[in-house]
Formats: sequence, structure tokens, C-alpha cells
Amino acid sequence: MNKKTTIYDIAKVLDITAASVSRALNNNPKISESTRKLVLETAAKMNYKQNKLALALRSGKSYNVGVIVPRIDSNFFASVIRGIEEELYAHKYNVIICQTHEDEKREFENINTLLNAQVDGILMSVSNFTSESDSSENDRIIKRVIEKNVPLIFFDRKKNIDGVSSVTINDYDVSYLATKHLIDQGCSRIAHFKGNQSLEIFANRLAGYKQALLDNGLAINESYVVQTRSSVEAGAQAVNALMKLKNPPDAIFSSSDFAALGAIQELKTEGLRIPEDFCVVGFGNEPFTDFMELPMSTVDQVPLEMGKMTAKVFLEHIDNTGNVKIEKKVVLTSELNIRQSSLRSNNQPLVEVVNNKKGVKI
Amino acid sequence: MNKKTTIYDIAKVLDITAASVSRALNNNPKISESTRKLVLETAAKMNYKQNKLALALRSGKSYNVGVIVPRIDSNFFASVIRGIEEELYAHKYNVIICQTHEDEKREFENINTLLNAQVDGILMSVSNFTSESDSSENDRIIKRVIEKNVPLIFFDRKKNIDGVSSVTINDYDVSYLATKHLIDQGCSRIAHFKGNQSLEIFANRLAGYKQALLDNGLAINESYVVQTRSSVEAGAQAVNALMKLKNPPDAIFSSSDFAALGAIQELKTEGLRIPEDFCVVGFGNEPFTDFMELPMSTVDQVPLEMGKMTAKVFLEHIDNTGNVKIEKKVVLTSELNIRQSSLRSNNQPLVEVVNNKKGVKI
DNA sequence: CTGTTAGCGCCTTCAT
DNA sequence: ATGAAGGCGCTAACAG
Repeated sequence: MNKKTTIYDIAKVLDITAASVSRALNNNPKISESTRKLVLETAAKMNYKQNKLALALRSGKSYNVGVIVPRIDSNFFASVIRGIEEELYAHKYNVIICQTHEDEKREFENINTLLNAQVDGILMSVSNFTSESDSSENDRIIKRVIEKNVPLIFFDRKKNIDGVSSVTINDYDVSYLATKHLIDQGCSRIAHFKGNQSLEIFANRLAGYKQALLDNGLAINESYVVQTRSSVEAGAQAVNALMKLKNPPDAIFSSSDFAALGAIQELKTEGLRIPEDFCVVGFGNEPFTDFMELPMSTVDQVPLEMGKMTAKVFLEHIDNTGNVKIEKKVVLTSELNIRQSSLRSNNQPLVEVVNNKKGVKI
Repeated sequence: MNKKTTIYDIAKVLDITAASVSRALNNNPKISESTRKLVLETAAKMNYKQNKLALALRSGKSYNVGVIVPRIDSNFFASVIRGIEEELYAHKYNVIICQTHEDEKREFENINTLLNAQVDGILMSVSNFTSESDSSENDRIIKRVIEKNVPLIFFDRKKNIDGVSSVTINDYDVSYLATKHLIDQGCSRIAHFKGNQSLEIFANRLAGYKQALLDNGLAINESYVVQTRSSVEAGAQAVNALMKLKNPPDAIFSSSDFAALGAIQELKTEGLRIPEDFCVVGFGNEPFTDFMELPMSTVDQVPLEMGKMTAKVFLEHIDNTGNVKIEKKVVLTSELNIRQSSLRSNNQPLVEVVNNKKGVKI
């Protein structure tokens, strides 16, 4: 009753051998119809369930895929995971989720845990450490993953490592577009909340921002570029410092919705009017951005698509039985959703206003 | 290089037996200091990682815990999972996540998958099917889980099954309070979006709502009670039907933030002013509720606490080596956050206004 | 068609 | 303190 039934239990009851039971259960042609039926029936009767652990040990395939994200309770990552899970579900893979809390040590531990758990692949979004220096240890373990031939796919926050596939969005282009949009609104002192520059996506966002300034005759003011974590508090703090400059900015292009929200909240307490006095564009299209008192312009990172694509790339790696190394760099097209936080009524936007309902995940 | 190193590989190198390697690795006292050191060193050198699969097969403990939720991309469930993961992390458990999409069949399949994966426990929130009839099959498999002695803990959306522990909030009390609050605002025709009544939490919310009406001299109008799914569309549809009644309601207490949002959006397009003409209280404290153009009153279900508590209860079950059956029913205290969608300025609220910043998970 | 054997990687008696 | 052996549950190769 308590103990789980194995194929041996079934074999004993039917007075056959476990191998035959296994064959019957796995639609192996080398078995008679009669015994197959018998086995199937008694298996059902005895409530038999295949032990995937034993199967995994034998085959070397656990049918578990590890997903490492900084946090799960952000709409972006939750949606990516949802996409991953949905795509993998059809292929009988389970998803094991690990959070790093943007902590380097946790990231390291998570990778180890997943390797120990014999996952068939690791899909990860790298953590945004504040310090950019001592990530050498994590780089080392990532290389180990590759050496072990465990498929590793980065999504969104990728590292640029040879032989590793990734799925990202067109960060540079959309950042260029967002900055251009702010310029079109009449902003000329545009600040940028940047992320960890060792992560390509944040470097690309910064680059797109800078190029847009240059292309439109605006000088790059390095004191307008502040590194912030993806949190409300960090955003509030950062904008606070910016507004104390002799020549404070009149707009922010933030690489995080959370930081942008913090900035907006802080600016309001300082009595600034948005978008009249100050424009803000965020990044991520978190649901709250569309329902805020003042809906926030932001970049939709198409997380569901990203998740599904990441899963697909993983499956390609798995199916790649040949000796050909595949390295796929997928770049998805994101969408700039312009809302009130950066839309001045007296200025006709040059960029088309996107009425984003479809992008909102609720 | 490619192949994973096992204890046999280490044994071969050191010209000892695998048993000794195992002993050394597991701090077994029956081994000399010298060989232990030697093993540890070469293990590190050879980049040995314990195969948890083999361990799990042997010990019968996978150190994986299955979590079944309707969806992951809702702040509530994501936060609960975060709580679960954080608590379990310290105890070396991994979390396998499954989504049901509120689909009965998926729920059934998920349970099976998790059992096959030999999880050490299942933490689940039952799906809110529209039909309440044919859930017999799922009830059957749930009983199977119990028979197999796999700890099963319900959180939030529980079923009332003997011997199964659960973690919920005080749904009845907070629903009573929310309805009372609407009455205090001058609403007298209060509608209710109810969920699947076979789930206790939704039954409790309905019961609390009804009792509050009765206690305040208001009749229960069954046409004001509508069953809705937890989606924006369902809420819009439901309120639409309600407003076509001869005597339409002047308030809604919704058991879902999403449905409440849909209702508000729909009411606005119909030209109704909120809260002047119509008051709304939701349930869930999704982040968007606080940042909406019109912040929505809602119930905070303390998801992080709920997740941690669920994990703790699971651990208690695991640690319960004795033969005593434990059945724990934890009821957490939730918070009613009153915001503008139900606060009429000309009415002094009898319920204290909660300025909810802390409850917001972003 | 069915039975026998072996092994996935690990740990744990039982000997020595 | 160490070695030998067996088994967790399953399947694939080899016999018959």
C-alpha cells in the first residue's frame, strides 16, 4: 500500500520477468499482444508509476531543465519562465527553478546544484552584480558547464561566451529608438540608468542611448549616466543624486522599470511634473507600468516569446546528435510602448504611439 | 573531459575502492585521515560532482519538491513560489514548477509527472475550474498521493481532505471586512465575483460577504453573485451582465484582482465614475492595483509568508519520522488595503485606511 | 517472443 | 581502516 510498485512487483504477479514488463510498458514490438495487455492491465490495477529517477540514472537523461533567474517575482522573468515551461511541457521536460537574488554566490551555488541534479540543460539569465570585478569564479564554473556538454542557453542577460547560444532582444536598436523619442519630445539633457556593463544587454542599451544622442547633436554627459540596480529604491536614490547636479537632466531612459518607477516617485515628491518637466522611459513593460496613475513608457521585452524561443534553442541542442557544435544567437524584436510618462501633448511624436494592450501580461 | 567523473574514477586513480571514496566524501568516521585528504584533493582536482540521481534512487529521496500552481506569471503565485524556494533553499531542496492554466487535465498530468519524478512532496494550489462537476478523477489521484505517503500541502486554494495540511489566509474574515467597508461607503447593492465554490477559499469569501450583508440589514440578492474566472475578460463580461439588471449593483467585491480590473475598465467605458458611482474591492494585491490610474482597494494575501509557511509545513512532514500523522491547518492573517476605488471622500471610512507600501511586491 | 545479465552511480552492510 | 557485494528501478544487449 505504502511502498511503490515496481516492474518486479508486476512481473511477480504475472509470473514473468521484469524485462517483459518493461517491454510491454514501452511499446517494444518484441512482445506478444496477450502479455502486453495483461501487463498493462495489472500495471493499472497495481497503480504502477514509472520511476523516472531510475530511468534517468540509466539513460543519463533526467528530463529536468534548470532555469536560473535573478528573481521569479518580477513579471518579466515569470513570463519568460512561463514561456519556457509551456514549450518544454510538450516535450516532457520539467523545469527546476533557481533564484540568485542578483547574488554572485547564489548563482554559483545554483549552477552546482543543477549540475548535481543532472539536469539536461541550463537556461539562465545572468545576475546583475553591483561589482563587476570578481566574477571570475562564476566564469570558471560556466566554462565547466560547457565542458560537461550540458547545453547552456542564455536569455536576456547573456554573457558573450564562445559556443554558448543565447536569446535576447534588440537592445541597442530599441534603446536608440527610446532615446530618439525623448529627444523628439524636446528633452535635451537625457540621463540613463545603466546596468552592469559586463552584461551585453546593458552595454547595448547604453551604446544605443549614446549613439542616439550623438546622431542628434547632443553631447554625451557622463555624469548623466548612472549605474543602478533594478529596484525602486535604487532608482529613487539615483535620480536624487542626478537632480543635485548643477545642470540636472530633464529626462531619463532607464534600463529598468523598477528603477524608473522609483525615479518617478521621487521626482513627484520633489514637485516635478511629468511629462511636462521631466520625461521617463523605462524598460521591461512590467504590468504596473500600464496601470500607473501616469502610465509609463517602456520597452516590451516580449518575455513569453523569449521563453519559448529559449526552450526551442535548448531542444535544438538536445536533438543535435551529430558532432556539429551549434551556437545560435537569436535576437527578438522588442517594442517601444510610448505612454504618458514621456508624451508631451504639445509635441507631435515622431514615433508612432503604440497602444499596448497585447503586451501587457496580467 | 566530456564524461562525468564518478567515485570509481577517483578510486581507480588512487588505487582504492569506491566504497572508501564514498566514505571519505561523506565524512564517514571509518576512514583514515590520510586517505580522506587524498580523496578530497583528487576529487576536487578531477572536478567530481555527486550524482544526486543515483543518490536519490538509492535513498528514495530526490530532494525535489513539486509545486503546482494555476499560473506562474501572476504576482501572487510568483511570490508564493519565491517564498517556498527561499525557505526550501536552506534545506537543499529544489523546486520543480508546474502550471495548470486552470485546466483540470493539466492538473492531473502534473501530479502524475511529479509522482513519476519521485518528488519528496507536492505543494499545490488547486485550479479554479469553471465546471465543478467532474473533478472526481483529480480527487482520486490526490488520494493516491496521500496513499503513497508523499506529503501534500495545499496553499491558498485548498481542498478539504482528511489528513492533508494546508496554509491559507482568513478569507472569511477579510471578506466580511471588505464587504462591511463597502457598506460603510454607502453602497447598498453590493455584487460579488465568486470563484469555484468547491474551493474553500472562494466559499469562505462568499460566506463572509453574505454574512456582512445580513449583519448590516441588507438582503442577499443572488443575481448579484456571479461566478467568474480570474481574468480581466471574465470581469468585464460579468460586470456587463450585472449592469443590465433592472436594479444594477453599486459596488463589487471581487475575489480576483484581475476580474476587478476588468470590471473597472468596463465600467469606465460605460461612463461610470469610480468611486462616486461605483465602488470596487479586489482580492490579491497584485502590484498593478497600487499603481493604477485609480488605485484599487484589495486584499493582500501575504504571499511571501504563505510560501515560507507552506515550505515549513512540508519540512515538518518530512521530519516527522514517527508514525503520528500530522495535519496542520495554518491560517495567516491577510490585510485589507483600502485605496481610491472604494474610498469616497465625503464618507469617513470606519475602517482604517492602510497606506500600503510594504505589501507591494515589485 | 521471453528470460538472463549487466550496469547507470551511489551507499551500506558484512567481512577482513 | 578497507574491500567485496548487493541493490535502489529500469532498460538494452544477448541468448535462447
